[in-house]
Amino acid sequence: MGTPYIDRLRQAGYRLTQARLTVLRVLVEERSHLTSGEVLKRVSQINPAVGRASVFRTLDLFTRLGIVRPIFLMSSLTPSYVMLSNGHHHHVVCTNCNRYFDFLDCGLDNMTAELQESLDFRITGHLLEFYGLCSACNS
Amino acid sequence: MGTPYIDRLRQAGYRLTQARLTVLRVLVEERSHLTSGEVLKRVSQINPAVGRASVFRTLDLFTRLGIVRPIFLMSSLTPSYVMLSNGHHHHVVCTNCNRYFDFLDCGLDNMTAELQESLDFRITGHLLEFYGLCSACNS
DNA sequence: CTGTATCTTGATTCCGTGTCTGATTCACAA
DNA sequence: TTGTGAATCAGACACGGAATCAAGATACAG
Repeated sequence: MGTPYIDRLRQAGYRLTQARLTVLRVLVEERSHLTSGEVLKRVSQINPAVGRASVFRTLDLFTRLGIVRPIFLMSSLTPSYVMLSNGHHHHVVCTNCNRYFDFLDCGLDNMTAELQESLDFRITGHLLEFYGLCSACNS
Repeated sequence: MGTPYIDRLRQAGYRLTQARLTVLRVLVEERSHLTSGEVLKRVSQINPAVGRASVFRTLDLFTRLGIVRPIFLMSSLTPSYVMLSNGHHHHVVCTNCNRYFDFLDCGLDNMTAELQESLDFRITGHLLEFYGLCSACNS
């Protein structure tokens, strides 16, 4: 199930606490985009002993470890989180109805390599969002 | 100066109010990434009569019109805003020291066309952020 | 230039997200 | 099993941003 992520945590020297395991379980079970509020709600349904602060800390930790990524859906509101199942996640967002459509292939490997070279960066990830009007809103 | 944007506003049927013109002036004058707080401060220096709420409303409006875009610099904190001077703006962010480096060429035109086709979207823009460690933080 | 309809504003209040504190508990190594 | 530092919980707080609504500014016809 979430085993590879558990290994990932352990390997990085982090303890396997109830809070972390519960957050991980929620993220794995719900496949879609989850706001921090939704994660919070699900976690405290499953395990009410887990505190608010721990959920935020855990989401930050997972972000640093590259397990999830915050995404923004063109709004200034709270971010959502998605699992990085295969290292990539991108989407197209309708700026009118806020529906979104995911896609996987982004073809940015070349650009990643170029940037690493030219800027002397060690690039660990990226976020790609397209904005526009979906077919329903474009009539 | 900001004339094309002013035309843009008028064309979309919005009135040219002090609040909007002041926010626009701030965004045009300061070229860098501005948080909403920084915009707020500059605006009230220039024109103290402009209220908080109007600045937020105006930033939202400009976002909808594609004049600015909110960016996130990999943090769950408040977004920054950048002008879309030529329709593109991308950057590489260091996840350790939070410094960023802009670049313009993103080579996403092909992908934009493909997505418009396959999803029947009218795509108006995109956001591309790379995350990693800069040379100073990677030692 | 002036009047009028209405869009937009500013002030205030309110809400939700995320942070901080310090005492306590827990995971894991030995 | 036990010691110990990492991680936690609870709860109050800080702050960004949204909602409300009367008052004011703007565009435009006449």
